[in-house]
Amino acid sequence: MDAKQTHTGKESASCPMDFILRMLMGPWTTYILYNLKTHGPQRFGELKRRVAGISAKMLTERLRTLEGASLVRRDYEATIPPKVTYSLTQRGHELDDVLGKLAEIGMRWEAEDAALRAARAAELKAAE
Amino acid sequence: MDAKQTHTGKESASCPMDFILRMLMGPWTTYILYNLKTHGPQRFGELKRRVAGISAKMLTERLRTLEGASLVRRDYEATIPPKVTYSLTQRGHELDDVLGKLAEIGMRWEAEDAALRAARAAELKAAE
DNA sequence: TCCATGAGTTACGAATTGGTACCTACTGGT
DNA sequence: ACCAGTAGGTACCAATTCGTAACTCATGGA
Repeated sequence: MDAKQTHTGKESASCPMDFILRMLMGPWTTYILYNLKTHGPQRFGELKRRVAGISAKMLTERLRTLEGASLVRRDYEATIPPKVTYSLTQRGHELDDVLGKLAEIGMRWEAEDAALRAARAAELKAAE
Repeated sequence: MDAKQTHTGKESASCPMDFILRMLMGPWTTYILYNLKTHGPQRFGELKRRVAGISAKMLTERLRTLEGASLVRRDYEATIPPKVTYSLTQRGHELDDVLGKLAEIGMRWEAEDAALRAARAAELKAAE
């Protein structure tokens, strides 16, 4: 057994959600999935414009990875110029619920934190 | 606006789940949360032994991050030798459902893939 | 006396990552 | 003739990341 394994290795036998998280965790992945979900199937350039700031290289790489994981489908039309349309597969859509829940929790926490900060500020003001 | 921003920047205004995913995505994070969830509150060394392969440095860093995000509580007893016990906070437990769902999906996909491979193999054999 | 334990911290170093800039091929517009 | 757009691919480069090894402090045991 290789004692020296970077975290890239697949020592994940014990945790099935790890695989999915490794997938979702890519830097831009959530933006891409979010956009494909909310704006429907899109072409490369469209997606690139919407996921503001991403480089073509990253977008390509992420899309390839997502495609490899069967979360995204790539439809290539060999017209001139070529049209490449990306869309969520059924598997991609299976994540909708979970991602929705994560978004919900994220927003709730944000709101809670904001409320807490507001309460703190009010307390400070009252103490003066 | 800084055109040059690494992905570490907080350009995440548009995506509330991004924050959580960034949190969960740390290399060992899921193992840690999973262990804290299934084995209950644990001390540093215990956790380190269970999350096989993690270095003390990483574990510390991950735990600090999780603590900062209020997902994990750190109870320090200044005995000699010191006892530090980690446990999930309420927020940490709020992720149980989502993580559970992710694990479920992950396992389902794994099973589906395995079934698909088996079917392919059977087909190949039948074709001979 | 020396070692191990508990819970780390620090320094160093190699590998990965992700951005930038430049390249393709083809066509339509000016 | 030249530029822009489409969908990338490639080379290079700087920064970040993560692992390893060594150190801490205090005590109890062989």
